[in-house]
Amino acid sequence: MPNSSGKTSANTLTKKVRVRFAPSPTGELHVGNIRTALFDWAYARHTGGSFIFRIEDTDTERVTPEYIQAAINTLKWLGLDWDEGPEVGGAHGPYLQSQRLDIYAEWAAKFLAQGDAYHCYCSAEELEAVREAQRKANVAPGYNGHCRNLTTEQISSFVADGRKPVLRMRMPDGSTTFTDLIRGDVTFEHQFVPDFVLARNDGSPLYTLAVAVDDVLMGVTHVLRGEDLLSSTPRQLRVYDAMGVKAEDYPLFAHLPFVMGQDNAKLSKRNGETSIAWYRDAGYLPEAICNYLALLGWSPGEDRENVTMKELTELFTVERVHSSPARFDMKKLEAINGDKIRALTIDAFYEWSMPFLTKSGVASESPEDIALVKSALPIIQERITTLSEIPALLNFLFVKDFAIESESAAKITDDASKQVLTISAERLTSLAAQGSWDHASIEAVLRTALIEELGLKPRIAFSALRIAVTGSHISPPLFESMELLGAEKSLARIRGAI
RNA sequence: GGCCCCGUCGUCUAGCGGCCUAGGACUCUGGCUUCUCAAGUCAGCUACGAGGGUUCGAAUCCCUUCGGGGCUACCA
Repeated sequence: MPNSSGKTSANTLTKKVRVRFAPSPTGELHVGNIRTALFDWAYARHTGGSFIFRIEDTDTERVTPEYIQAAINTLKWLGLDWDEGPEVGGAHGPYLQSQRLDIYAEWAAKFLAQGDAYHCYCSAEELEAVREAQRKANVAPGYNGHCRNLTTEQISSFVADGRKPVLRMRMPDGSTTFTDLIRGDVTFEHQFVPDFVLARNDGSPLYTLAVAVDDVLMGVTHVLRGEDLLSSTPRQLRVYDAMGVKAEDYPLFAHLPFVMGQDNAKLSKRNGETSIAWYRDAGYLPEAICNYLALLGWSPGEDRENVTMKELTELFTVERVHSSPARFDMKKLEAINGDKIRALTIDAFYEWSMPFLTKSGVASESPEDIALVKSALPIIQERITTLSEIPALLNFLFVKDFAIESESAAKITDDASKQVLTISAERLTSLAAQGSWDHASIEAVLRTALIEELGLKPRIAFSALRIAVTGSHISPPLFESMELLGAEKSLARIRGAI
């Protein structure tokens, strides 16, 4: 289905692939942006091409340095490394559009001189009035070409009035057809693509100018971006043309489907978390986030889902990207995150876990704590879906002022529980005296005493012990927990609960 | 309103004319396992938006329609 026109060949076969991720940091990078970045990155890596990271900060009203830095940090944290861009430089820099203003000005002047663009003196109010009239008359709103062919007298008059012009691109009659790698041939009639503004009346460039100039100057071969930009493509192509780029040298476009929220609206705070920082703090692994996001609008086929970053770069092709939007599903992300956590080596699991333990104040960086954490991690690795669950699960091992959770405390006040705890305390004291405080021995002793001799059901008998020792009716495996806690503390807690 | 894009289980998807009484995953329900919680394992529920064509044969091709979304800025 994609590209039947054949004009893709020049770029796909003869040039080294260059893809760019070019966000406008008017806020934190959100899940949708990241999915785009991921696909850009994966495509570059898959083809052995270059991944370019460019900051589109021409909207000085909304872009801030903090957001730019946050975007850089987010990509780094996710493991999406770039070959050219902020912090690494490159042969086609600078990579912040705010540092390329003179370049845009040069091209703007050239377009004006060539007659491709013209000065438009209409005020914002006048333009709004035109649009309002068009809406009322039920015709397509858009610039009416008022200043297309001004006489020198008219221009002098506007200038004398102190009017500052914007620079407008002249759209010729006809239509533009391009082959979207995901959607196939798309055609726009120029009557629906009004002359558009390239530069504000203060001379500063707009997206339409900067994006096209940069993509050409940076040698971008493939533009993979959100489908919200699909209808701006004919404008970019128009700029390429004005720049003198031949049609066969235009970048190829692939407009990625949206990532939607639960309620089929654009993903936002209200219907699902969008900030990557939130996911990081909630204990999601970058690889899980990337794996999940990769599945939104793409699939490797063959019933495969779980892929590593490396496998993603090997398997990713634009041909397998969907054209329809995908809903973001937190449950699925959680499931994948759990899988990724379980797949971690114990050393890697430790590295990811420690920050959560120290930040919550459960464990310190002392050698004793570190040793205890390392020995405790194996018993919880398969029982969590996010790293943030770790502190609550291991707290009983470190807590100084041990106390049983109020809701659990009431469950061990009955006589049967007291009996279990009393007998357990006796037998375990003997076991401790023998110096064989390991989970297998603990289990053997307790099973003999409680299950065989008292005839209790395991879940009943061990429940009381679990609450007494860990303070909660939910905990890591009981016998392992007691071994890790040590005989002294374990026995003290059991006796304390009687 | 106009232009453009999109439409398979609740969700993500496989599917590119016969292999489909539509497969996988997540969710949900039930069973097994089990010291709690998980994990693991087995089973079940549930889908080609609708209507017309084309064809021996359509989820797959065409048309219409309905529905969803984007754009329509001196935002990107």
